[in-house]
Amino acid sequence: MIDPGFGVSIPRLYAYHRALQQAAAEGKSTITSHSLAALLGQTIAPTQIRKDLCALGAHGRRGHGYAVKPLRGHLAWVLGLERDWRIAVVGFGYLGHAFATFITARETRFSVVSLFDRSPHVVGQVWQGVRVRDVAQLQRVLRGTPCDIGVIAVPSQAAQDVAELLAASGVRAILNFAPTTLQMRATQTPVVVRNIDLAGELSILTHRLSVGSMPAVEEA
Amino acid sequence: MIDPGFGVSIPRLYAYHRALQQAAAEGKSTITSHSLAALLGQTIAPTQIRKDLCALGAHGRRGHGYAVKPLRGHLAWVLGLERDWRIAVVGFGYLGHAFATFITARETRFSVVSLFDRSPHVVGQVWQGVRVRDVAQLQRVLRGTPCDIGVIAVPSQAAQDVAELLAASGVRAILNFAPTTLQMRATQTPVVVRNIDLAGELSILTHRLSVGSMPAVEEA
DNA sequence: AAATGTGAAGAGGTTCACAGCG
DNA sequence: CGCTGTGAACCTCTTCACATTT
Repeated sequence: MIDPGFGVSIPRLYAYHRALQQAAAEGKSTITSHSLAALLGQTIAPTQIRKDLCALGAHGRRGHGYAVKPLRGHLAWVLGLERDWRIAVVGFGYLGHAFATFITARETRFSVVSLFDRSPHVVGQVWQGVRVRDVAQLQRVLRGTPCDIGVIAVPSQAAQDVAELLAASGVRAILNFAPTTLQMRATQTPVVVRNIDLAGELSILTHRLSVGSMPAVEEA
Repeated sequence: MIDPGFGVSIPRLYAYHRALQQAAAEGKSTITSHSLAALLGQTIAPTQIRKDLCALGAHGRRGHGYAVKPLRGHLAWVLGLERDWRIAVVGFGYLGHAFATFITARETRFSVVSLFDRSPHVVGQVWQGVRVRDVAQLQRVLRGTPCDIGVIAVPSQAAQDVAELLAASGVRAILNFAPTTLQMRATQTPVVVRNIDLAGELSILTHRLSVGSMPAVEEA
């Protein structure tokens, strides 16, 4: 079973995964729920960690803790990080460029295999062996070389059209940086959408600053 | 009272704010909880919206809906978006550059007033009238021209140091793009931290794709 | 009639306390 | 003795149903 079921949040599992990578890099072969919590800056209680891991079927040794390597592997499996994912980035401005560069440098299982833009100044550029194509060709190109995930890094006005184009091209998931609500009508194979709103993230901070007090740290 | 209290989530309030901007741009002067929900792609139930707004003290007219303009103003006030905020971006690689450009173009109340980098190739560059300084000078520069918010767009290894530097320089909030848990020790004036983990956002999608089914849309 | 406002029910997620192993 | 595993209490957030107002 891949789906952890209920009571387990994916962002938390990813945080564990990242912390375990760090622990492994530091040479630790075993880790307790308590020390894992410390690695996460005490944002998650040890009990919560144990509940999550237990629900995943990842068991530790009482009195000792969890074996780092198999646990990390198990989490990677649950998160879908044990296979390769093909990504198409639409909108190759600063943001698209930054995303492609960042994700390529850091995660080997994610490969950016298609780039699209509308501007004639950008179309035709080559980035790490990938040529930027015109958005008008998106559907045709993706028909030839399918992608799992589409990243929308275009201005808000264009985002909805791009989303529909991506959905029509067989993309199954969309990461949207445009500050718009994408209206996805239900299709046969549903498209999973996740939004990253940079201005929205900032407002969370400004709200906190306006209120002025409250706990010191917050997790994303 | 600025703090909405409890049961009200800030991301949701920001979503309302954005939807109301859109409604205002479309010329609507009044809006119902139901049509607001439609603008948000039905991700939030009308009842939820009413509860939230009511908790904020924003009242509508029964039988008609809410007045767009004052409601938007009220939300902006609660979110802290009615004053200007000074931002320092640390790490002026692709990501820092993209963030600065994006936020400057889109939000007038956020101004990027300081840029820092470590690389001699980048230090000295001028972006929209702002000269990129060496990170070594961060504390000195910010002493002269204080900032409210620091954005960390440096590699993971450097993130912790930068965070401490920012905290020591009077920054009250941090937006962190580095995939690391920042260990903030409690200070007199607490520093609010918010993390944006791009690889983490992708894993949420890959997890969903691995599981394979489930509802069509998800909100960030 | 058409919406809002709101107490009450419900669901979901978190913490507690402690039993169970190594 | 140390740490995991887990049912039960707890708490927060969401949804429902309906009274209320224009």
